[in-house]
Order: sequence, then structure tokens, then C-alpha cells
Amino acid sequence: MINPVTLRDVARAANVAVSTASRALAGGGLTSRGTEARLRRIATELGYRPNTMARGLKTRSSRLVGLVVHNLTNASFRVLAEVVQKRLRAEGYQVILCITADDPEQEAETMATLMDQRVDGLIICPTGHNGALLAALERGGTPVTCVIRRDETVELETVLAADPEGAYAGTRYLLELGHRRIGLIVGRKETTSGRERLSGYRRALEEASLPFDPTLVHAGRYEPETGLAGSCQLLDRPDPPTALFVANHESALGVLRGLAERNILIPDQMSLLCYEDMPGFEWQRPAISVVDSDAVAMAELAADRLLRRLRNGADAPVRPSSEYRIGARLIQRQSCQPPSRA
Amino acid sequence: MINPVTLRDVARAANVAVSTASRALAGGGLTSRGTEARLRRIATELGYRPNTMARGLKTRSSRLVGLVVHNLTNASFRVLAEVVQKRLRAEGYQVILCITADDPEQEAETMATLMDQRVDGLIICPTGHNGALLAALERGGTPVTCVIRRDETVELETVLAADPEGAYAGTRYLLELGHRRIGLIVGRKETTSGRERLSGYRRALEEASLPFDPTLVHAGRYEPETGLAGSCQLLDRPDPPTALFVANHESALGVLRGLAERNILIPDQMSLLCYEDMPGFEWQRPAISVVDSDAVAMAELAADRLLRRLRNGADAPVRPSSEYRIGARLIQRQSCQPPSRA
DNA sequence: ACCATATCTGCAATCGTTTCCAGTAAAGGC
DNA sequence: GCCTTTACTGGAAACGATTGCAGATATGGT
Repeated sequence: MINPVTLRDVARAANVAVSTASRALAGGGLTSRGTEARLRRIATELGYRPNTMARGLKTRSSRLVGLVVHNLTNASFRVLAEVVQKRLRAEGYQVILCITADDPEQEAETMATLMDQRVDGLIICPTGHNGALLAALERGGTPVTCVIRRDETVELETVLAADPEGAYAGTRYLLELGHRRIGLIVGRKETTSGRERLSGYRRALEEASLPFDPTLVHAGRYEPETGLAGSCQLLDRPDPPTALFVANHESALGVLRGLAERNILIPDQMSLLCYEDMPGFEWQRPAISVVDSDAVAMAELAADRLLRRLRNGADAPVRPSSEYRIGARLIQRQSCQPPSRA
Repeated sequence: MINPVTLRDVARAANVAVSTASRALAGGGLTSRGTEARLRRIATELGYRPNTMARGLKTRSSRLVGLVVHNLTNASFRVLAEVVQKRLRAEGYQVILCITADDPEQEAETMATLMDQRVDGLIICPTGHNGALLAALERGGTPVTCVIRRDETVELETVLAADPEGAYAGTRYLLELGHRRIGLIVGRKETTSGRERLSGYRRALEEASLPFDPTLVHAGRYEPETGLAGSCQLLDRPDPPTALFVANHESALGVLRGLAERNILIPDQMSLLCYEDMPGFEWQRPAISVVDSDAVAMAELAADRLLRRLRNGADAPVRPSSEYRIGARLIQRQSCQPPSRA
């Protein structure tokens, strides 16, 4: 930096001590109104900007928070990043973006560097394999808020989608349309969302006194390839389902292709319902009906919870476990109909 | 932080001065091999992690770089964020994510806080209204690399897509298929990309000795609504074009809907070519052909250029202007055909 | 007039590092 | 064995802010 005008420069220009300058610029009425105004004027004249590192060193707060996500391709993560960044900036915090690719090792490394930066807080979608590190952070006084996924190994403030209810509502919607054979393409059982969405599906089936047919379920990673593989499995059997419930928007791309390649028309020959909304679904013709997990609300809540604890300082009342759920909404568009032939 | 084990603690535990401890852990052979090993051992035993703020205060480098983009919805920005984050992290830098919504005021505010953080460098897609601030940063010794868009008001290292060539290649491809009336849906003239893509389109037309018909061009923001409006304008005329060149992937969503609503089949009744690839295009049936501006390559190059200057320190050879262009690639899929009836 | 109080200001220590400057001890040259 | 060089190490001063403490001035009560 060529022009590092420091507090000392400001103080010198105003003929006061640095301490006075500091107090004046901090406001809070610790100096006379006169000096405060004068210092403020001189500071802006000189273009003084406080050095965050020096301040942080002294005050032990960096005004930095870490945001740790698996990627930015998934719409939930993307929204999370946008919303969190916006909300935190409004409160004077900067966001350090970290991407782990859902890899525990990268996650651990990331956390180490975030601790080095002395971040004031952390919003993370955990892999589930570094609970100890997260707990250590929290114990050290750095609030941690988990989002989208829970780390099962440890008790932390966590914001989740109401997946069981969402999947239940979606399945029930299809059932009420008259579908009896509903294919489910869902996430792996290792993930919270995978398990919970499956459970909601099963509950709706049970309630309708329909047997659970495991061959109608295809589980895989959240990728288009999964959807394609799933549609092969489900559509090419002698008794294909009349409706497909795709529990992730990335897999949905593969499913759409699977359907198109077989010239199966939506919604006339096959009803399609997806989990998690994305821009393309609304614009697609026919527009895809979805159960939206409301990533915006989740992100807002996560930011809110973290900010609350950030404000309280380390002496915040630490509840041992607090889990928040954001309700899912069924958005009916054009991709679901009663089955053509009962 | 409950456990802030400092260098002093390490030094004390090893019975040496802090300065020795500092040198030992820094490596570089300024201490005997024995003490270095011992200090290193003790440091890990105690779980010592250097305080980035204290170090930064002294060394005048924060190992932080700002990444400023308009949003994360656009695929180019998303890729930029992912790639830049990854490359910089590999070199020990953390990325501060900033989102401006293409708003000059937010951009200015963002830049101020980034300067406060004493970021070591900046990668930005500028709005074009804060050139002075960017220039000031650069002059102050903080390297700034612009990407995707250029700030016309000032000379900075800039990485751009080869938009004129890309649009030319795309248009030419359609011309060679035999199309003579090609609709263009493009960005606003205020943006570099909008102007340059239009110019490439015109050049291809001229070369083919075809007249430029301004009524075949629809310009607007990079949003689905633009595509929808554009398709209304172009498709509902008595003499609609036989091919559509959509110069942005977000508008493409609107165009796809416009076509679907009119039951116009791709590629039989209308050829469709888009600018900028996105995952959906490949999975769509028919798969959409694109001119891809290769956001990954742009991001890599931007990160490379910034890193190079970061390594050289402020004494880097500052070339007054250096503009890099990343070539576009035509990816032929299934959405383009010769026109059905000449 | 005098003292207690309230208001403001300055000095100096501190946060956790790095780095300059000496100083000590070992090594080597003669 | 003495002197120069080399190899390590320790002390102390930064970096740029905040903040406890004490001193100085103004204010008010009597």
C-alpha cells in the first residue's frame, strides 16, 4: 500500500493523541462534541480507513465468517451463498467462501485455515466426518451453524429442510391424483436428506395402505447421471410407474432426458414431480411441478441464528441442541396429472 | 477463543525466545536443525496455529483476496467463483466473496470494505462505474484483475471472452447450414459482451453479403424474460427467422418456453444456438448446441494472472494495459439443422 | 474562595507476530 | 593459542489499532 494513512497520522494532523483520535472516531461520546467533529472531518479529508487487522488483533474479532459448502452448482448452495453474503455484509461481516466438494479431508483443511483466520463464526454444510473439529470451534467460542445437512456426530445449531414432511406431501399429492405406482429417485442413504425423503415417501404410501415396493426406488448421488440411470431402471420395466418423484433437481435433468429419449410425454403419459425448485423448472414447457425446500428461507434463518449469537458474544446462552426446520411448499405447475389408464 | 496458544507459549515451553520460535517455525534454516525440529514438535503438541491477523499486521499482507461478482446465478460467475476459490486456496489465499448485483453503489461500498480488509488482490467483474477506485487500488500496490467485463474508464489487466469471434463463429455456422434469416437475442449495448456479440453477428452477415436487419435483433438484460420477449418479437412476425441465436444462457430459458408455447419443434422447424454452455443444455432433448465461452478457462487465467502478480509483490512490472481473450468453442449438439424450406 | 465532581485528554501497555541488531559460542586459519 | 569468520540465539522495536489509568481542566455546590 502506498497510502497507508494511519490513526497516528490523523491524530498528528489534529494535534491530539492517538487515543483521543481513536475515541473520537469510535463515537460513543467519549470525547467532546467539538473534537469528535473535527477528528471525523480530518479523517475523511485524509482518507483514513481503519486497519481491520490491527483492530482485530486487539479486539479479538475479525468480522469474518466462513461459509463452507460442497459446491455452487446445486441451487441450494448457490442461494445459501447469495443470501448469507448479503445478510452478513449488512451487519458488517465479510464472508470467506470455502468449497469442500463434500470431501472430509478438504473440509478439515478448510476448517484449520478458517481457525487461523480467527473467523468470528461459521456457516457450514458439513460432510459429517469432522464433527470433532466443529465442536472444538464451538467450544472455543466461535458460533457454528450447520445448514442443509446435519452432522450426526455432534450437537450443533442446525437449520434443515422439513424433508420428511415435504416428501410426504409430494407423494401424497401424487397419490391423490390417483397414482398407485410411484417411482422414487432419491439421494443416498448416507445423507440426511436421502433418508428423510425416502421416509416421507414411505409414510405416505403406508397411510394409503399401499405396499412399499423397493424396486420402485432408485438411490444415487445428486447428479444428472443418477436421474438417467434411475429412469432406465424404472421406465424400462414391464410395469413402469405412472408417476416419478425425483427428490433432487440435479437428477431431474437426467430424468427429463430419459423421458424425452423414450418419447414419453409429460404429463399425459407420465407425471413428474421434483424436489427443490430451480429457474429452469418454471420456464420449462410443460412447467415442472415441485416440492420446493425453500433455500432462501433456510439461508435467511441460518444467517439470522448465527448473527444473533455473533451479537451476544461468547457468553451467549448455548442450548445443547437446537434444530430448526423450514417447511417445504408444493408448487403445482403442469407436470402432474391423474394417470391416463387406471 | 478459549485456547489461544500463542507463539510465546510455544517459546516458553521450549525455553527459547519468541524470535527463535518464530524463525524455527518459519523454516528457511535460520535456526539449527535441532531447535527447528524441537520447536516444530512442541508447536504441534500444543496445537499452535499462527494468528493470521498479527502476522498480517506485521507483514502487511492478509493472504485475502476479494472476488467481486454480480451474482452467482449466471453460470460464468458461478464457475468463476468455484475455480478462483480453488486455485487461490491452493496457494494459501482465502477468498472473500462479494456480490454487487451489478449496482455501482454496492460495488463502491464493497471496494471500500475490501480495502479496509487490506486484501492482497482483487478479481472483479466491474460494473464500469468505479474505475477510479479500481485504479486507486492498483496504484496502491494491490493487483486488480478484471474478468468477463472490462471497465472502459481505466486500464487494468483484464480477462475477457473472445466474444466477437465467438458470435461470428456461431452465426457463420448457422449461415453455412443454409439459414438466411437469423434472429439474434443479445445483451444490452451498454455491456461489452452485448456490443461485441452483436458485432460478431454483423460481421458474419456482411461476409456472407447478407443485409443486416435490425428488426431481427432483440436486446435486453440477461434474464429469461428477455428471451421470452425476444421470441414473441421474432416468432410472431409474418416472416419469422429460421434460426435463433441466443447470446446468453439465461435468456435461453425464455426462448425455449416461447418456442414450446408455439409448438415450434427444435430443430425441425427452428434451429437454436445459444451462447455460454450450462448443464441443462447438454441434458435437454434435443440437446442444445452452443458457443461456449469457456468460463473455466477464463477463471483459470484470471486466477493465474493475479497469482503471478501476487507472488512478485508490489514491485511487479506493471504493464499499462494487458488484455487477455479466451477463445470460444462451438459445441454442436442437436438443435441446429438446415432450414426446412428454403 | 475551596473542594468535590464531571469531562475530557494523554500516556503507555497490549494484542501476536516478524525482523533488525547485537551478542555469544563454536569453528576454522595461521 | 589468538583472531576472524560463521552459526545461532535473545532482546527489543515495530505493525496499527484499543483501552485502563491517571492527570488536567472546567463545572458546580457551598
